[in-house]
Amino acid sequence: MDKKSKSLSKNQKIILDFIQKNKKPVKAYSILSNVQKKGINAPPQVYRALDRLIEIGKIHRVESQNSFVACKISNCDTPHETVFSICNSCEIVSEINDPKLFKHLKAFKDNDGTKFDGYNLEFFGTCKSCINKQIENIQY
Amino acid sequence: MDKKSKSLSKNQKIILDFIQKNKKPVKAYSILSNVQKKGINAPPQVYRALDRLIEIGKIHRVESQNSFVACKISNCDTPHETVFSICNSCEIVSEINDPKLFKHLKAFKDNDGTKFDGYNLEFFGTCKSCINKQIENIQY
DNA sequence: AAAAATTATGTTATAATATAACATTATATT
DNA sequence: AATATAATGTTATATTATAACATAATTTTT
Repeated sequence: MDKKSKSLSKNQKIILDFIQKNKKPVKAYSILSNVQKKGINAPPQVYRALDRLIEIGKIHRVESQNSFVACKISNCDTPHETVFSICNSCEIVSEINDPKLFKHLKAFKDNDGTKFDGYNLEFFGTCKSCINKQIENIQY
Repeated sequence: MDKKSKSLSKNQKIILDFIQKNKKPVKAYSILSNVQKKGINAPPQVYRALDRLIEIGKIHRVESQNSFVACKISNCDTPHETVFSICNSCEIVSEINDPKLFKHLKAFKDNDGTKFDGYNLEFFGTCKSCINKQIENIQY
């Protein structure tokens, strides 16, 4: 039985559940304050669960935001090969599922011929919704 | 005159100079302790200079490490389009200069047709030197 | 050159993010 | 049942980053 199919512990379930309920990525201390009523009291309990959930691919860390988001790719088996688009304005994050791009990145070798065992790619821009809001707010 | 050609301020010079002297990325508080003899006393002075140096493309932030590294691409005019390879073992970072990959990433559009104005890509693996060390250390 | 605007500096305090270390309990494996 | 592994609970502390304010230097405009 591999790590993915092992059942989650109590704290891991509570924290995964909270992350999955949120459309936007959540911060560790926001998780903490939201699960305190479930008996999780201190940062290490949160960070441990986060580490484990990342390891098994249930969530990802959004590096540029220090935040955590549920994996949107069903049966994801590549937790360390991630691509996100991030809106500079509302900070919403979408996981990008583009097999062609994945293939291209997976095949990448550097000058030395070093092959990599993972990557994280974050695209930055302004999402449609925020562009529309900007247009609405132009004053004539 | 654009931002790039503006001359740097005193603190910006001191901090850029220190970052450029280091092969590996450096952390903000390591910068601070190393430039205190030059009269830089407090974190905000470091972070302000870092922000500015990033903005003008002289340095980049390595997101997965909370560290800062000098830009290795001469006359870089795309400070928000960065690709790095990072050794999981020694944490050395190399900036990747691969026009074909850049072109591919620059051209990327998501499902909604959103075009992005920047990206950061970090590849993870084990560098040649660390692989060699591992081989040397195998005990028979 | 004087006035105004912008950019950078210096400083103190504090916020936000993350881990070390240790004792204990629960769960899986042999 | 014994052992090993993984998870928990807890306190304290380390690390990373920013807010807020006063001042000084530099650039731009008049």
